[in-house]
Amino acid sequence: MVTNVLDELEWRGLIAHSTDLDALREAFAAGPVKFYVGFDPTAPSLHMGNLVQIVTAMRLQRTGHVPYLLVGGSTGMIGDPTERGERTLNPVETVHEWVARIRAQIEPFLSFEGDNAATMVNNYDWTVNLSTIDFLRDIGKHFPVNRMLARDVVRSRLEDGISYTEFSYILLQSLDFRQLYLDHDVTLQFGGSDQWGNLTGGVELIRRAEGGHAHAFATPLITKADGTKYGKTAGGALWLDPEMMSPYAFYQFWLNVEDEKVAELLRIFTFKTIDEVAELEQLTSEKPFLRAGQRVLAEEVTTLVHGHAATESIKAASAALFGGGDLRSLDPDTLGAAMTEAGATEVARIDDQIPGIVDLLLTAGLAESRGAARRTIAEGGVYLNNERVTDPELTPTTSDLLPGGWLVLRRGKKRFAGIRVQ
RNA sequence: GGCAGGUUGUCCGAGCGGCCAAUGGAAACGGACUGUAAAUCCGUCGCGAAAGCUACGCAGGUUCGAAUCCUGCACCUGCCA
Repeated sequence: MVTNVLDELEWRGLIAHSTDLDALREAFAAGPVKFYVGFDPTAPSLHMGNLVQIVTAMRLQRTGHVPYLLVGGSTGMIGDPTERGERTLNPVETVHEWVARIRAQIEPFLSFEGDNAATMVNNYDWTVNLSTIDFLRDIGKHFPVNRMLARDVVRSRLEDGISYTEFSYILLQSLDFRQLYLDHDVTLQFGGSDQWGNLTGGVELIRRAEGGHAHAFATPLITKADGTKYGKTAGGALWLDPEMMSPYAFYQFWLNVEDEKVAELLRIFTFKTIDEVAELEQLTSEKPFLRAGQRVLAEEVTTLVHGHAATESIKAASAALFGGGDLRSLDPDTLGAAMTEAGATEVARIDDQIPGIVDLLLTAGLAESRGAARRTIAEGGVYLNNERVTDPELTPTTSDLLPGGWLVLRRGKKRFAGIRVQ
């Protein structure tokens, strides 16, 4: 490795904030750096925002540095303050369950073997027996409340209220960094830009309490082209868990990314080189209709998260559904596989009759209520086997069935669902 | 503990006895244009085929009639102790 990994991180736009970059560059050049990144179990699955951290950890590990992956069994019980307001504490059993799930989710991304094997740690281990007195003497003493109050998140919460619990969160995360520094010589922590205060809290604690020198950087918040957050569309966050978001939906998300964001997302989420990204960027601006950047992005990120085989069947399914060809000409296997990817539901005939279109939309999950289904039909947004439905009383007949007994429902331009009639 | 103010649909936010399923904005959804993009324009946006039903923190009450008035409770904010 001729170039410093920090140069790559900078090129990829992964450094939104940082402590002394020159010092960090020297540290990287001097030899393997032990670094840590933490994930709090605030949900049963990680999401797109966490993926930034995972991929960044992979980049560092691939250049010889040593990852410590922390799943926050104790921080997850406290809750990082958010601008939206006080969190509801999750039951202890729930937190434990989520810790296990998230650990398992992270493991496949990193290597736990070799010279720079990754290590999984849980801050529950060193906080469970920590006494309040020790905590206040050893940790609390190093945190000036006036500085804590000045933090953006805290300031935004002073009006509406913030509990002492959430206010104290930064101490716990800083304590983690100190612990890993003491136990394992970990000298770098990174995280999302919303974590910046917590990151520097740890750096400062190490300096004040231990006289040590540590580094931190924050990755940028990923936003849509208009500056709003990703993940608020269609069903919430972009989950990595296939149970919570189907790999097909995951792939479709990346495929539909705005042109303006393709290059940025390729740099952040893929391992494409500077030349490859430049080429895709140019292709996107010259022949945007090819969606070349989006295709590579969707393929690579989906493969990373869900594997090669899943990605291949999703691509085949997408081609079948969006290819514009006649659905009847597809062979039953291809169609069946495509419908399974997009979301399939079985339905039984009643008195030898297939249920009406409104009921089918409802059972397929393409409409929230019968009224909404009717409304969407009236708006011209419902298609059966790629033909627009105009009559809400329409009842498909046997002659509408595609090979394999399928009915292909579509709502809007891109939401497909398969109905298999028994 | 006292006083004052607040709690409205996914979110923000009007309404302050009937004309309120509730103004407006955002989000979301559908259509047109295009490229499964963005922007723009148009439309929709509690449940129900309809009658009607359920909704304005919770529980009661006044009234022919309440989101709007009264009582109690819960929670939030501010001021005082």
